[in-house]
Amino acid sequence: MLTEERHQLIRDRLAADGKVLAGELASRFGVSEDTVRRDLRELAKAGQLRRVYGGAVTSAPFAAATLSQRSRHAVEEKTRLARAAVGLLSAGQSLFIDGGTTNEAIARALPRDIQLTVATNSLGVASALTDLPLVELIVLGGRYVPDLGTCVGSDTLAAVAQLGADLFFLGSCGLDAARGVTAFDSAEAEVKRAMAKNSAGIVIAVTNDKLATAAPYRVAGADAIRHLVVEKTAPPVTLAAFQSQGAQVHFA
Amino acid sequence: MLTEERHQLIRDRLAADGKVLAGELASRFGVSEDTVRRDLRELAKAGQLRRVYGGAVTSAPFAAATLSQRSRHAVEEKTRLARAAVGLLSAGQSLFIDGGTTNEAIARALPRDIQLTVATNSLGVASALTDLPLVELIVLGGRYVPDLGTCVGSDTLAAVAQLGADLFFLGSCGLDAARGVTAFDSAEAEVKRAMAKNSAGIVIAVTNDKLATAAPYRVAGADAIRHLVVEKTAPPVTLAAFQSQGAQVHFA
DNA sequence: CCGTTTCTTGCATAAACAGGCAAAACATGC
DNA sequence: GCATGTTTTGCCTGTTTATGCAAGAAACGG
Repeated sequence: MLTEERHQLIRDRLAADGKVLAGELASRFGVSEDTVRRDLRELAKAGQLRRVYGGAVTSAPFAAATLSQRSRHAVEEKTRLARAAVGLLSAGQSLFIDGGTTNEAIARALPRDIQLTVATNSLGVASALTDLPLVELIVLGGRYVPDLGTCVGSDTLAAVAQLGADLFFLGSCGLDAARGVTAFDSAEAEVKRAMAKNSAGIVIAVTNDKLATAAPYRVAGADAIRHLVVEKTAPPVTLAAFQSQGAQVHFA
Repeated sequence: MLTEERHQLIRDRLAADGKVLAGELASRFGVSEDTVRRDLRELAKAGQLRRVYGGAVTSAPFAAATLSQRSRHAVEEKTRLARAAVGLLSAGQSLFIDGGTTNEAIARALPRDIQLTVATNSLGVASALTDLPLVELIVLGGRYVPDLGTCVGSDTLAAVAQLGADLFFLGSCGLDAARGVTAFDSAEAEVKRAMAKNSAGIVIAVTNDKLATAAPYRVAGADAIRHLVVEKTAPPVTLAAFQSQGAQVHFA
């Protein structure tokens, strides 16, 4: 049994069950618990899972936290990212903006005098845009998921399908040069895919803690990213991997 | 059973029920009550719940700051109306709620422990409902009209057409026994008509200043009103006209 | 007021953990 | 083939963590 083989099986099992037990994996793989622990440590270091006493759980840095707690996290960083992301816009453009606290920060950072057409499935983004006089706002309805703060489901997909946008501000849950953009939720990923399909370019603004992490559901490949907005302290190695796939990197 | 797993289950249960009991959790998890108490203590320290004697409850619901500046007008009256209107509900019902400050007040007045399915095209109503754990929220998307705070247009109509409700909380612009319910905007009236068509009963809560007034666009006849919630000071003559057409009148 | 329940604290135990070490497997260069 | 270096793995050692139990404190309900 190869080390890499075990790693893959651990990832699979984690995606399926949401958790793994060190002892159980050891007997299943026929190796010592020490080896399994080493595996788990490495995968945790790569951000592919979260290590807990007795095993590991899915690497949802914030999946456990509620929306209100998430928005408190790294407020200044997200505001800086938001200002940089807004700089990518020009008047008259049409945008998709999906959920996530970073995207809400972007919505709040928009200047009052810019003319845009924005379609969003995030109530937070929508609320932030209601005050802007020159923004034509299209709300993408559907089943509302409190944990995400967004609408998902077939209604949302149908609404997205009728629209097109110049840019898609993708609220990324996980971002990895090899695995691309990934999401924690199947329905959420579906909506993101639909938005990506109907937009000319994808913009992703992320804090460092989301770089080089991945979630179960794939949204798009890294080569689909046109603009990547990151913190100044983002590891250059990681960024280079995205740049080589065509992404323009912007520092906040 | 991992510690983290228990924590997640506690969070889930808290989101669903709003409270948890230490003893119940202990037997459910198959651990001692001490362990559960330790779990609760940790989660409380992380701000994810509020510890109370015997168990825990959801942490202080954060204030929903929304776009209700104009709703300063007659706040007390609308809150009273809202409380009376909420009394008409029973668990398990499905509702349409459209826009207007009175309907937002009704949404805010809903108790945390009621199970409902609510479809709304008002961002204010939707925001107020996002915190309620037992409410399944369906957002009716479409073109957002800042002046109304609601979504209208063909997308909205299409979404409404796919749904049905027991009650429709109609935010009325004008209400007159002879001319029925009327609205100021054509697109708005269209959505209201669609909601009225797909619901079993219409509920209207109005302040006195809207009684016996009318706007250009007709939504429904006065005979379509099942429940009319009004202030105690509403003129009896006007109310009698509605009652004679089948409306039940409720005083706030 | 008192009895009951619930809570905290301290302690003991067993499990899980990280780090060091050496043997085995593997690759590399001569 | 042989020597050398690297990687992987299991085992050992001391440390940390989770848990249950017991005893005292605090909160609740009459």
